[in-house]
Amino acid sequence: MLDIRLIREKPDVVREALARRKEHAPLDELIRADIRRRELLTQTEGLQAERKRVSKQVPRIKDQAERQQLIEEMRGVGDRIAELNRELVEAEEQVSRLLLEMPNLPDPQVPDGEDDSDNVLVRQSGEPRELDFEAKPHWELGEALGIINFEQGQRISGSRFYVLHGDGSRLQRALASWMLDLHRRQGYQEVTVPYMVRRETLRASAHLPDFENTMYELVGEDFWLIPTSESPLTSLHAGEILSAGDLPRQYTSYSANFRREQISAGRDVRGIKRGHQFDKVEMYHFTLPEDSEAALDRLTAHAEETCHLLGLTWRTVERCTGDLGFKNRRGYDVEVWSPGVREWLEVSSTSNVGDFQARRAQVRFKREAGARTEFAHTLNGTGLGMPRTMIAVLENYQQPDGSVVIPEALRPYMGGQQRMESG
RNA sequence: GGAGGAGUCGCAUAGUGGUCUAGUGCGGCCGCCUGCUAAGCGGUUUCGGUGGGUAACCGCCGACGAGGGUUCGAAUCCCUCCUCCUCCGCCA
Repeated sequence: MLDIRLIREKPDVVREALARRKEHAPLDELIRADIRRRELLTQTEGLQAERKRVSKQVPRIKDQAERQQLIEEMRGVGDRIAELNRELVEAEEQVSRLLLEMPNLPDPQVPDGEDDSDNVLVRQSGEPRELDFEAKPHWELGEALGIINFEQGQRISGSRFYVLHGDGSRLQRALASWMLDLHRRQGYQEVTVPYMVRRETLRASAHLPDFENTMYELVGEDFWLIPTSESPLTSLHAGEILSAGDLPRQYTSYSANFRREQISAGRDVRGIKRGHQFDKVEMYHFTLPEDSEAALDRLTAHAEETCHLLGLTWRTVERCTGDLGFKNRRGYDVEVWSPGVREWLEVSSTSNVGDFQARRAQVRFKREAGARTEFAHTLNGTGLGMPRTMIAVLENYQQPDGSVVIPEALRPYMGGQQRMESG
């Protein structure tokens, strides 16, 4: 959420920043609604002050007629207040609705662009690796090894579901455990969060109202399945006023995630790249406002390190204004090369959200006792999504005989096992 | 799912229609006193909105779990919801 005062006082600055995005932003409508709201507020408060003052005198007045007279008058004032208040509530609802629809302002350093083809390469760890035999895609490897069963997934839940068996299931568990331990060493606190959250939690993380049709809502109750643990992590400190010493806070969380992915029918249909349910390790930071820029670099480095330690070829692109995303100020995508599908797979997306989510979730802090409250900054980054990391591991570590060597980092998490073989 | 109880300032509590401008204790902060510490003394202490001011700050309005209602006037009365506690039922 943007600061309404900034919009009120510097509308042109806001307008210019928003123009760099492709997002719809009801700026003028919001400014008009804000003016109307404040006019109604001034009138209402004036009458409330009068009623308060007079009502306090009522019990002191002994003359019955005079007392009755005042009560009558205040009844009229009360009616008028109620009337104005109805209009005021309406205006307030309009302001907050429009405010929730306003996307975040991009950081001035973010490159301009239309879509992901305009993203800017900032780092790369080597060239895409070619195998000296014909690389198989992961769906062939997975089926031959008996570790990914697509037919069973479809039987149980329909298209875009699969079942992991044996070493496949263990590999995913090893990846998650290894990543969580790595992030713990990088200063994160591990948390396990609810997968079902209330509407308010999704509003706080800015997944609502704009991404409503990409999420699953449970019938008859105010529960939604999380599209990412970023949402519950945002609300970990919702409504709290922290002290400056509490920041920064770094959390990491392993969770399942649920997405409708309805737009992408026909795209990425083969394999496990894009499903309605997938696991992922998430990293999340709460920082002081002046520290969030450096935290984004650190967070991105943590994602890169994860790829690096798995022995994968990776690169990092900075997202342009057109690919930045509704709630973000600035962000990067970390991608790994996978020779079977022959593409760069986005395994992590890191973002500095600034105070955008903190305003919605009311995550505040004080620099010292008695100081003003300020909004914290939040950042989020994928500590790598499981399916895409699995794809990259299977396809990069495959052998001519169809077996897959287990990356060294993961072996301690698989009982020392070095290789996955069929049978 | 059913029955009962609770929710007031950071914590603990007082407050059952106007004297609440929400009191008191603890804690925190500032100062005084004091070999040091502790104790003692004095002061201070929430959040939001809005208007004024360069600012420090000041005025007004709102907030006693949330939202409605009754009333000239609500922490206090009524309704709905949320959370927690106790018990019963059901359940992995």
